[in-house]
Order: sequence, then C-alpha cells, then structure tokens
Amino acid sequence: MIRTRFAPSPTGYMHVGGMRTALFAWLLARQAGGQFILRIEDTDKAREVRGAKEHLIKSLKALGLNYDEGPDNNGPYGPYVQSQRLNIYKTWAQKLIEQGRAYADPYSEKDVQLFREQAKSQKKPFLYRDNRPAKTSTWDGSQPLRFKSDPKNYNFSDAVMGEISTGPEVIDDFVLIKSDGFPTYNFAHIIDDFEMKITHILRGQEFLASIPNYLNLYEALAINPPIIATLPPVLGPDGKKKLSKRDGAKDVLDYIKLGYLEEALISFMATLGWNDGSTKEIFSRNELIDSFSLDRIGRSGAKFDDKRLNWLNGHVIRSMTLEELFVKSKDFWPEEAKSYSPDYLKQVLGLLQERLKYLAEIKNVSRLFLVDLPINPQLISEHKQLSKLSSQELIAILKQAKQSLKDSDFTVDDLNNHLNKLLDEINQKPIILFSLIRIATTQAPFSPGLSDSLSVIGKEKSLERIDAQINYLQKNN
RNA sequence: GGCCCCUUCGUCUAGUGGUUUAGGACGUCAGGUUCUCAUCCUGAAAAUCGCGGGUUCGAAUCCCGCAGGGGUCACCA
Repeated sequence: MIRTRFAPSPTGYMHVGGMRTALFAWLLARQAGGQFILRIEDTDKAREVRGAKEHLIKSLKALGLNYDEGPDNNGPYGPYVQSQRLNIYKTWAQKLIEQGRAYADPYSEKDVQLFREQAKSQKKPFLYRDNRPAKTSTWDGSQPLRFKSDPKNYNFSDAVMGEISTGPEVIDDFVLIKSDGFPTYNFAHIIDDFEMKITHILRGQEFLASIPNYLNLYEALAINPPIIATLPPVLGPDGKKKLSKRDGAKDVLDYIKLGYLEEALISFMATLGWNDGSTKEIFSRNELIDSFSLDRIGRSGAKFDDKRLNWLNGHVIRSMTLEELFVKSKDFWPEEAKSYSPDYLKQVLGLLQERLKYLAEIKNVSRLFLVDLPINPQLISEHKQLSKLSSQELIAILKQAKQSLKDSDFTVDDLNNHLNKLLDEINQKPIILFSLIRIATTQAPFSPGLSDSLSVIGKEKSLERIDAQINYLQKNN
C-alpha cells in the first residue's frame, strides 16, 4: 500500500514549485490506489503566518489534489498538525536519550555561533560534533536536545537522483528538539512519516544534503526508511535561481483568480521535470495518474516558462465545450453582464473562446458586446487604409452599409451575403468596407470576425452604432 | 571553502553505443485563411549535445579531468 504525503510549513502561500511536489506525491498515491496525506509542519512558531494553513488547503483543493487524511480530515494516524503531536516526539526523544543517542546541548546560541565562525574562518564546514561536550547534564527541556550521531559512509539510492555516496564528514549532531520544546523538521518528519506509515517521501532538493543525517537517525531509531525521491528545483523564469516567493513567484491561487484552469495548471506543473517519453504535451488528470512514474522525473532544474503555461491554458479553453466554458467563466464577467441573459452571454463567449489565454481577459474583451463603447476617432485616423478617405466618403459608405444591413435578418450567413453584395455595389476594397463597419459597430481595436460580431450584437444595436459613427463624422468634419 | 547534485535549440524536453544529416512542443519569423485580434494550416530559422581528453569500427549516450550552475554546511523548513 502506497502512502505519500505533502508536508508544508504554514509560512506563506504556495507557489508552483511547492505545488508540483504536492502533485507528484498525489499522483503517486492515486495511481497505486493508495493514500495521500496532508501534514502541517508548524514547528517554527516565529515564522508561522496566520491563515497560511487555510491558504495551503485552499490551494490544494483548487487544483483538485484531494487528501485522504489531513488536519481537517482526520484519519487513523492523526493529528496531522505537528504542533499537536509534541508528546509523540518527546516519547521518541526519550528513547534516544536512554540509548545514549541524544544529549542536552550545554552551549548557548552564542557559543554555537562562535564555533560556526571559527569553522568559517578556517574555511571548514561547520560541524557541531567537533565541539561535542565530553559530559552533559540530563536534559530538562530547557536546552536543545541533540542527536549523538555516528559518522560513517553512506551509499543510498534516491528514487529520482539515483545512487548517491557520501562520507562521514556530512554527518553531524543536529538538534532534535529545540529549547522552545518544538521538534526540528529533521526530527519530526522522520517520526511522523514512520507513525503515519508513509512509504514514499517526495521533497525538494534542498533536503538532499541532509539525507545521510536522516539515515543516521533512522538507524538509531531502528526505523526502516521510506523510499526517498528528491525532486529537481523549479527555477525562476529569468535567473538561474530556484523559484521563490522572494523573486516574485506567484501564488498558485493567483493563477486560479486569473482564470487559469486546473487542468492546464496540472499539466503544466507535471511536465516541469517529468514526461512520459512520448511527444505528448498535454495530459489530463487521469492520463497523468495512469502514466506518471518517479523514474521519468529528470534530475535537472526546469525554468518556469509562463509562455508555455499561457499556450496550454488557451488550448484547454479551446478544447472545452461552450457549456463547460460558460460554467467556468461565471466569475469573470464584468458588472454589465448582469443585465444580459445567459444565452446572450454564451453567444459572446463562443466568439471569445478561441482568443482567450485566461478567463480574466473576458472582462475587457466582452465589453463591446455589453455596452456601447464611446466613439474612438483614432481607430480610423490611425488605420492605414481608412485614414486616406475623407469623412464624406466614410459617411457615404456607412450609409450604404446601413441601407443594406436593414434588410438582413442578422444571421451569420445572411450577413455574409449582404456584406458581399455590398462589396460589389460600392466598388471598394474589402479592407475598407469591412474595417469601417467593424470599427463603427465595435469601437474596439480588435474584435471577433465581423459577421459573427454583428450577429451577436444584433440588428438594432448594430444600426444604432453605425448611426452614431455617422453622426460623429458629420459633427467633426 | 568542504560535500552532494546538475549541464541537449531562447524555454520545456526526447534520446540509455549504430534506425540521428540530434526528434517534438512553447516561443520567434514568413506565408495562407475575402476586415482587426486570435484560432487553425503550411513553412523557416534555432542545440558542433558545457569544455578537454580517452574507450570503441562507431559516443549526446561509457570512463577520466576541467569549467559553469544549483543545493547544503541553522535551536528554518
């Protein structure tokens, strides 16, 4: 039975890098019919951010990464919040103390800082155990409790990174329990993963260097380590640095708010470091569950490319039925949409569908169908063909157009017929006629195709707008 | 600085000794689709596979060295 977990600390929002870790863990569990667990690692009270836990949960849910056990979904191995498990860590710590594998750290933070500076000035890596006290008093909980390590070589296998060998120089006496009574990540996650029967740990590469230390602790605890998979970093779009909140990595919920769809987001994140070996570019949730595997995750970092995300999202938008898209678009319409029927909005959406990158664009591009935009003279004055014509000529064309359109029933086919006939009659290039009508009826620099737009705008409104343009041209002649 | 990891078109990547004149996708550019924007279609440019040695009949693929990048060396995770 496979059990994976996502174990964030509630110190902020969740960006694409963290979400990808969660996604991979979720996929691994789902494809095996196992369980996916959410555990909140809130052992650093100073860095904890209020509301972050709820935000994390919301983000997970927004992408459909449902968990079988978690803080708000208790299971057999709870609680799933580390600050509620302090007694569990104390019990395990006690075992280590009794075995002589943990001891009270007699030094102050200042002392340790001094050791660290000493090591630095000698250009040596800092190793606490170089200063390990000869004898220590019993741990009363007011001092940090340190692990008494047993430095040695390790050859271990990481499910993604492969075989890794390290020497004893990376093993140290790290802190198990801080002087505030909370365990460190290094200790707590090992206990929790064991107690919660986690089979696979997926996490970022910032922990790779610590694995030998964990192995050392697993041995002292007589715990069989789970399978460990270290994921390559997701890099920021510009630099070579890891994607981080500091460098403006976006909150995953921001993408949701902009109308990026969960399928696009998931497909995008999954292919940041993973692929199935084929030329397939877009994966549905179920396809991912079927084809995901740890051994096809790459080892090198992947840069975050929002161009690709935009393309993917547009692709997903276009592949939906109008009905599906309409449901998803619900929260993205401008205020003015309220006075229109769902049927009308659907017609508009049908025209927008093929040009949306994300749903938040609906707000602006739908306006010409919902309100009469003010006349924008620049649309004509800056038009390379129309700017050559006099106002009289423009007015003449518009009047003829109006005359012709009066007889149309405003279905797309009939509009096309009338427009073509008109083109023959007035002896103008298509670009002149069509551009002029399009500008008069939309007042927008760009819009969906002319007949399509006219058909949706409707006969009455279209003729009104043409009149308005004529009036404007006459007045400002 | 020590240790560990990484290195194929601008980007995401395929590739596990010969089917590779290194394939796909995003992006870019050009053309087509009676009007704009987009979609869609067609096409193009784009990686001497980080560099240098080896092994081999043959290497992006194996070995060694080097360089560059990243991570780590917290009473943070």
